[in-house]
Amino acid sequence: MAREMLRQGGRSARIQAEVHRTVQELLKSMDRGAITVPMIAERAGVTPSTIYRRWGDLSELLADVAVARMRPIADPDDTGALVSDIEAFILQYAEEMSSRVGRAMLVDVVGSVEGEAAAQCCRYTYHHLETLRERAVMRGERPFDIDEAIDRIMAPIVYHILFGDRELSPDYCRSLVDRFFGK
Amino acid sequence: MAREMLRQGGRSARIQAEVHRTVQELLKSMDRGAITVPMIAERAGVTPSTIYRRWGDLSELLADVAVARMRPIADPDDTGALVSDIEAFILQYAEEMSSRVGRAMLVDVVGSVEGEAAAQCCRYTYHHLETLRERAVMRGERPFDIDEAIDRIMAPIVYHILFGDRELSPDYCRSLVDRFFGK
DNA sequence: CCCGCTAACGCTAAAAATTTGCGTTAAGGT
DNA sequence: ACCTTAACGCAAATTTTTAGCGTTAGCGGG
Repeated sequence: MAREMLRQGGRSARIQAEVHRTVQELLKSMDRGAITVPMIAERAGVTPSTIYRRWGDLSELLADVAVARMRPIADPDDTGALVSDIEAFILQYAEEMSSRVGRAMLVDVVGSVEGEAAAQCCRYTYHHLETLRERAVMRGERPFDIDEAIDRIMAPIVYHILFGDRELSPDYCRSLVDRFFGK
Repeated sequence: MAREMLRQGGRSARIQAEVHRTVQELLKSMDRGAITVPMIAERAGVTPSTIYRRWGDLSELLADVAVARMRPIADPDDTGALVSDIEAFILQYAEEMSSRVGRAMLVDVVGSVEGEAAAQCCRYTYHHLETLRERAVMRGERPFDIDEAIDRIMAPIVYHILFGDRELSPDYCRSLVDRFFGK
């Protein structure tokens, strides 16, 4: 994760945006391991030294981009009930993160030094679940424990994505949600 | 993970051993991010190109070393009962992997391309739990589902180590085990 | 609105890491 | 003992990363 900038607007912001855009572009067209800093710099129209100075190295940049991509742009869809809300969230998360680039993003995030990107990524998930819980309370549904949900639903999914030991089917994801809510 | 060698003995094996030893040595004395291939090569008494040709790059080498370090040297201690067996295993795992180098090892393992190191690491865990289950059956205890144990005990621990969002106390680890066995 | 301060950038040269070609050594089989 | 060739060492070429220095432009204060 890039450290907080003292200059937040203008050129600095434009460069950050352009570099991020370029990285995402490259991520779609080629393997993560084939991407290099000079390559990004050229396509983004900046000098490599700018990237090195700002992000430190390639993995930090990729982690930064990954976190930015994971940031929820809007509140999760309201499906009308807590269980289906969580199910929808989980299915989308699993779908997105089990892909080739999704897994690479997770790896980059947990690989960030100081774990700043990892912590941020984690907060997004936590906040998302918080929103769903608040919504449930509004509806008069019984609330749930977020830490518990992370342990029993998110953690297994992330584990199997990262270690690639099991197929991550929608049915499996649903079963995690169902069992969490006591069948 | 290094591909299986066609030459398994002699010089080739000596070099692998020496490089592994050197990496572990360095891992103890300095930060993971400060280690470089030329640095390892010099201390191990080999040329950098040997390492590049054999392991591809630094992260693959580190993943290979990490997996080798995770390989169980002996069967787990027999504490006399299934629950305490698993508890002992989990506590040791959490203790070892939540350390600075332990976390770095996990990151390297999941970061290995093709996920070969990750899969191997996973198999070690699975096999370990299998051993504990067989032992439980011998004793006449009720067996447990290994996949279930991974989802409900291992996964949360790995999640919190990698994302660094929560303190991984022995009490917390024990609570995971206890809840898995229905309190 | 203009000015001063300095964060952030571009450029370039130097340093370090990685790749590659080629000759040599030694495993493992015959 | 001999042959084949995987794996290594060495060194040159290439690429990536770092570092110095002058310039540009964001932002706050007058």
